[in-house]
Amino acid sequence: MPKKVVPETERRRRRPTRQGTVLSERLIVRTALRMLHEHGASGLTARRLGAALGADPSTLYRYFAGLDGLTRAIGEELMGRALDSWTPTGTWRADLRALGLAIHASYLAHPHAALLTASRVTGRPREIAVDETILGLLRGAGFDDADAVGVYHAFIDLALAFAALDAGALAIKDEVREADEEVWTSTYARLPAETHPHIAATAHLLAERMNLSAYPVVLDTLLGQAEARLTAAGNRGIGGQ
Amino acid sequence: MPKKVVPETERRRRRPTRQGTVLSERLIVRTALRMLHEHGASGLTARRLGAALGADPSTLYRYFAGLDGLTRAIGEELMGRALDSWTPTGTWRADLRALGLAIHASYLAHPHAALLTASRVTGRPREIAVDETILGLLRGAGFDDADAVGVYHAFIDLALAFAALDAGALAIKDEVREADEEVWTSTYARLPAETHPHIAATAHLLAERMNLSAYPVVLDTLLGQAEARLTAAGNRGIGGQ
DNA sequence: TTGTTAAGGTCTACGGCGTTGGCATAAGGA
DNA sequence: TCCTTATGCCAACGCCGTAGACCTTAACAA
Repeated sequence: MPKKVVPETERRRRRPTRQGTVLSERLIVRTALRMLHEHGASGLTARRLGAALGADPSTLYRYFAGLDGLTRAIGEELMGRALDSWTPTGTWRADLRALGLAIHASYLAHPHAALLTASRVTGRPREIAVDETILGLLRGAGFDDADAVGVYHAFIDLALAFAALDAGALAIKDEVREADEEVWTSTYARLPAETHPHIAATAHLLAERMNLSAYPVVLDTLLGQAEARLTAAGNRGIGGQ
Repeated sequence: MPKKVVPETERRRRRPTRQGTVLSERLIVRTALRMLHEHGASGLTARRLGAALGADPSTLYRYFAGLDGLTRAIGEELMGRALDSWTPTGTWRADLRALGLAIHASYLAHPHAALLTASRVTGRPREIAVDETILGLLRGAGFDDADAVGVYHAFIDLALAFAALDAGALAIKDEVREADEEVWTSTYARLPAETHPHIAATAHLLAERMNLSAYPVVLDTLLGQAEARLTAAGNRGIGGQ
């Protein structure tokens, strides 16, 4: 095994591979993302990634401590892209909404990558930047620390949870070619009304709706409750107790 | 390859394996669950499962069309257990809350299994039974079909999304031995206040809270909004438009 | 300009994986 | 009792992740 993984910042010698490519953490992560996107989760292997980069598979271990390390880097990249695509306006609720949707969208742009990474806490810089941003918005809006942390927790977990869930649906759609999606119009629509009256009665509505994400609705619900809590606290503060 | 997978219901000959075990879909699924629980996701392989059952790995393909089929059966089992552990009381909101928590808990009891299955729609009987139950509760409560389907969608996806997310945290905890959890008390707590003032100010609260699930809070938020919508619709109906 | 050093490539190999096709055998109906 | 065939086992294929030894050349000092 390569003796040690050298952090990207301390890398000095950039020897090109036999086939001429000059490697970097960034290039590897982006290539991996492309492979995930084009060929699905099973399309990303050390050997294939090596081939796509024009490098020997074992070279990857100079950059990451195993494929798990690569996975974390991919998650970091997705979170970073979400933050980059977001611009604050100064209204906390709108900003949080936009940021939530940005995270959700960033992950859904790479469903297979999202599935691999959505439940990991990496503690890497850009992920921390997102957390700091969210807490800043909440504390800036007037939430006290305990409430801010409460809303933050629900907010970030909700975004990641739905990212993972919806990514799962998308990823499967890619692979099983919409066979799963059809379950709603085939299996469910054909259930007899005697045994499943409620599904039978609502089958047409189900088929329409189940292929959309419930995330925006639930997110709005959460933010609405947070806002109500904030104004209630404000009134209590003004009115005394 | 074994020519065909015989459905459990049509299975007639129960030939014991060389080592004496009599196989069944149920036994295989439960053994797989146990292995997942005890040895993690990477501990479940066809070979090992075969060994645990006292059977040749290839025998599994007589029962499931590949490991993916086994995965779906596992998901079905988790959903079924949730439904079994739940008893309705007649109050729709309390019942939905209990059912949501039951699903969440059932999945979290087997985090590795949950991760494998939470984003799959199997269309198998017990999963359908859960859907029918939820829709029945909502329509029984007085929601019109469109609203019922809307709440149903948010409800089931929320349960599965948080099951997947929280299971991910638990599963990782098992493997990385709480290294990830420590991130909150080490990495985050040590961030300097100049660069990350908000994290620094709330670090102690974060460490406390991030290791609990946000699911109950978000679930209550969702159900509260649904109830408000229901009473609003009721008033409109009584008052005329 | 040249020599030294070690970062960062390559090569080879190991054990384990999912899955398959062929084959053996005994369960259960006739 | 015999026959059929469901259901088990065996052997093998082509992948996989990744460890360790080895080679080559970029970067730097003299």
